[in-house]
Amino acid sequence: MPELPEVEIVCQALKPVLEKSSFLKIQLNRPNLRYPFPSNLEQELVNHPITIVHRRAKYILINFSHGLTLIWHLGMSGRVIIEDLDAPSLKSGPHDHVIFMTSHNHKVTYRDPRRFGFLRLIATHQLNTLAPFSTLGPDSFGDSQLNASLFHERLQYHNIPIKRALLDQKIIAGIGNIYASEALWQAKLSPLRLTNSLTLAETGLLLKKIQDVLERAIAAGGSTLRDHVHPNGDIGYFQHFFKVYNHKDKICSRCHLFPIIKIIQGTRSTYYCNHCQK
DNA sequence: AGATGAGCCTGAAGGC
DNA sequence: TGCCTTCAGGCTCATC
Repeated sequence: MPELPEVEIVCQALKPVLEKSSFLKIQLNRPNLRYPFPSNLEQELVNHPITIVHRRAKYILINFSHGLTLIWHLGMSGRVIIEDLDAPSLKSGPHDHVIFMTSHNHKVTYRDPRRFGFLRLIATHQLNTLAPFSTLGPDSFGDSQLNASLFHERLQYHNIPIKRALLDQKIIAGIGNIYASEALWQAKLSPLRLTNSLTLAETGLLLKKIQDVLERAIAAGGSTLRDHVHPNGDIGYFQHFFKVYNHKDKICSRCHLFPIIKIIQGTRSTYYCNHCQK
């Protein structure tokens, strides 16, 4: 499922397709995903120009000219497929839950087998008052306000293992389970280190590695494990650059001495090298 | 405040 | 081949 890089890629693909366009039809093939679909979704959105498509953490936000924002989360297995209506249509699947038809002749399909994703509608000016946006931390990628000292300050409020802190969207937003492990390996920090033990220098390095790994993942088209595929059908290939994720028992590619170990932190798998991550 | 577990779902992979 | 169990990229809620 999509982490920030995969959501960013979907967002970049949706941008040229949706901005300055509008929905002509919204077909809902079931009443709900994780939550019930907003009532009157089609009536509220059809024929209203879309102004901006952007991303906040792992949420896709679609702003409309009449002051509404569609919040779109892809959950664990969500996938977006963009097709030109003039081109032959791909075969539809049993998990194609929402289909948007646009005024610029595109068909946008939202496919989500596990149905952990959701759509929500809100007045744009109220976005930051609604959970989780009201409590979301600074975006781990693309937030110019986020620097080492701010990140360090936020971590000092807690006394929890750094890996868990990276997944806490209230502390820093957008990091998922894969890239948390990868960034900690890059920064040579143990996932077990407590947040308030990190120095400013270590925090700065970690932030740099987080942003670096996210940037490289976006450039590589994201990571395709099971579900993530570009809206145009391409797969991402950043999984080939993983250093620790899914590398249990493989020798660490940095120290060449010890195998990557897997532990469970807060029900989530963590991978790291016990030798070079301190 | 922090830790833990359950729950929302399907499907792929591995063990027998 | 087939059945069973485990695990998965997210997030929220309840409980201790």
